[in-house]
Amino acid sequence: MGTTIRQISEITGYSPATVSKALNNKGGVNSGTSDVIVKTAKKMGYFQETDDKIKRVRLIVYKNYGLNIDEIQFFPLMVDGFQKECQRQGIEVVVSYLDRRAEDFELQLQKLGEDRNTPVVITGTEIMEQDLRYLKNLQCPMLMMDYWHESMEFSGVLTDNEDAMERAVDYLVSKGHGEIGYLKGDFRIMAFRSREFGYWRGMGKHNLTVDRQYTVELPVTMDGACQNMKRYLEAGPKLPTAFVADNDIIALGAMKAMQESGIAVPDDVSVIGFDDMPFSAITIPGLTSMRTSKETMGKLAVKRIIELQCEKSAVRTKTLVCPELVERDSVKNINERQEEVRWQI
Amino acid sequence: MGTTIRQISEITGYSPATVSKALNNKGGVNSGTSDVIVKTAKKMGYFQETDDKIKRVRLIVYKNYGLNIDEIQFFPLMVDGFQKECQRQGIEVVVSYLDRRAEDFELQLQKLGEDRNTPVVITGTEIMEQDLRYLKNLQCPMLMMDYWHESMEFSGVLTDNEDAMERAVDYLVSKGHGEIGYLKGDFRIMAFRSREFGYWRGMGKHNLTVDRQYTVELPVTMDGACQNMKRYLEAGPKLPTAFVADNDIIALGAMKAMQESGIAVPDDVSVIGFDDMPFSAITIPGLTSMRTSKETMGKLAVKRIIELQCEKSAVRTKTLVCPELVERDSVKNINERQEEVRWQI
DNA sequence: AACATTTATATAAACGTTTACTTGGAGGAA
DNA sequence: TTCCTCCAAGTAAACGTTTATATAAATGTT
Repeated sequence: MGTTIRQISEITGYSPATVSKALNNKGGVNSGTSDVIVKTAKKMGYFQETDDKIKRVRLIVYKNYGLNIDEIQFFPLMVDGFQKECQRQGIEVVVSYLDRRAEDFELQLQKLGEDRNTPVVITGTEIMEQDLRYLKNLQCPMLMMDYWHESMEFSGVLTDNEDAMERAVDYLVSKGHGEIGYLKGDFRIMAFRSREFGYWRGMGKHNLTVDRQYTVELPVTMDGACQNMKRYLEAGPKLPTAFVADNDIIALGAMKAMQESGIAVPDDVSVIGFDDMPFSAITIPGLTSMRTSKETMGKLAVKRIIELQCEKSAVRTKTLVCPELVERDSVKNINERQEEVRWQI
Repeated sequence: MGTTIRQISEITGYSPATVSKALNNKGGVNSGTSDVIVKTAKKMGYFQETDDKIKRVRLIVYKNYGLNIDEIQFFPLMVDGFQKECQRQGIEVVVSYLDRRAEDFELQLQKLGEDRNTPVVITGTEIMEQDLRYLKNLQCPMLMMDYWHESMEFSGVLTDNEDAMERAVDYLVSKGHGEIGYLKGDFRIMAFRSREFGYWRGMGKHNLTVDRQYTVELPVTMDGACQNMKRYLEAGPKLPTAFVADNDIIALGAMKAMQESGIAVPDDVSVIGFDDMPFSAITIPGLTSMRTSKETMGKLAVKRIIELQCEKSAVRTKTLVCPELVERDSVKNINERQEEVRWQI
């Protein structure tokens, strides 16, 4: 049954050594020769058998602007789910960092995708669109995490940012809010853009206008967001009754700024964050936020990549994990006033 | 030069297959036979050459009580430094989780340490003392991270908890504090114990008494610490002018409790945390804390494990990374009063 | 043009590992 | 005892990979 390198060698007329190198994308083989060998190997069903059982998966952590706090909380939880599922399936996990800023970035990437038998899962939170073309050239099966672009040719597992943000708006509306602002990260990663779409969609659904003066652009660090928000508040602008934010960092930075400027949260302005970072539970007030199960994402990534490898389906799939709202104290129910009035009567 | 399996085979009289299996701890070889083969191989210098160049390192994440917030912030930063250094040296990183609660825990561990040529670095923040004996049996070189016990037979890279805590006390004393309490985690991981020793040492150095009523035992979650601290405060106990805490989580939980109980930080009581978690920068007031460079620890782990492999020294070494104090707003300078008086005159 | 050097390509041979199989002795059952 | 089964121990042979080497073409130098 099992097609061997020697059989391919006999048919193509090249030595086993050459065949081996060709099939594993090692150097020292003419590209024409390599093509012939690979084609023959495919025809003979060499890959079908070896591929069926995955032994290792490579987790590529794509880095661009260095570790940010966002990653810090995303990474270990995701890896946790990822690893657990791999263990269950008897798969070994190899973790590789890939630094966009390295000068041999392209070469590194190519090396990582050399081995046809170890599929690659890449965390793309920080990925740049123009890098997608490099990813295309990888020899191995691929799965993208936490990023999506229509031009991609591979499947992905990601957070349903748009829907979640829409639901955040829904929630605020249900609490009586009509003027809802947007705390917008000044660095537009893909996830933020989706969240913005969700914000728009949510506003549109409830026939609310997206008032541009309620959109505040802030840095994605807590200190930065706090400082910029303070500057913004100094001018004494008209404020909405509530803000949704691109993430918890921005939300908390802004919240601190408001508090220090004498604006009470949630009494004057309500805030909803995104990501449900661990410390959003202990701030004063506790920050209401959207939580995605990172463990689930990691687990799903493994399942999807196995499907991909086994079924060899060319159909792209997008697996969306839906965040859930975590209610805390940073949103005020404006409807309450009416109830209070009733009590007084 | 290079000793080969076949040479060992000829000398021992066993087939190359048997030799291979014996040297890699695979099954199907009599233990007596295995001993002879390994001994001969050692004599012939088989290991010296193959071992010289490490190709992969296994990072074992030892888990016991599941992911806690402590790990969440430790893990990715450490892995970052670890990975970077490995990349620089052309070493591949394989990450394996090891769940203490799994019923085949022992078997799993043994499997991970089977390959003589991939040294193992194990993160031991949560490790249990009785598990050390299993680790002893591993066939490969080993390095322990973030944990130390005198009975261990391998080297380690860890935080200098004791010294750091002593310096925290020094700092408080320099700010005029004489009554210093201790916010003590109710789950005593090794690191906490070291920190406690450091606290004692620091107090002793300055001829201060460790007043037991100033030691408050709190859960290691933020909510838990907050609630217990509140309960403690309800009794209206005598309070010190400052607390050092086992970590930031406990410090922040306690801080929140004090604030909600009408005790101002730092005006009434000062607080120093440990670990410098990212969000300690944005709390009100910002939490003064001890920061260890996790990246450095990861990097050092790689360097040490390479040294270990190459030099084959049997001498244990302990590499301590010294935390530094990050000054924020949670500590009040009591000496200031005198200066103010001077100004008034 | 003549020679030397470098580079790209291919392979023979040797490597360590794995699989399928042989062997011999232990342990029961009749 | 005889027969059968089972299992641990060991190996032959085949596997894919790697290394050192051969060869021819391309390039540089005189």
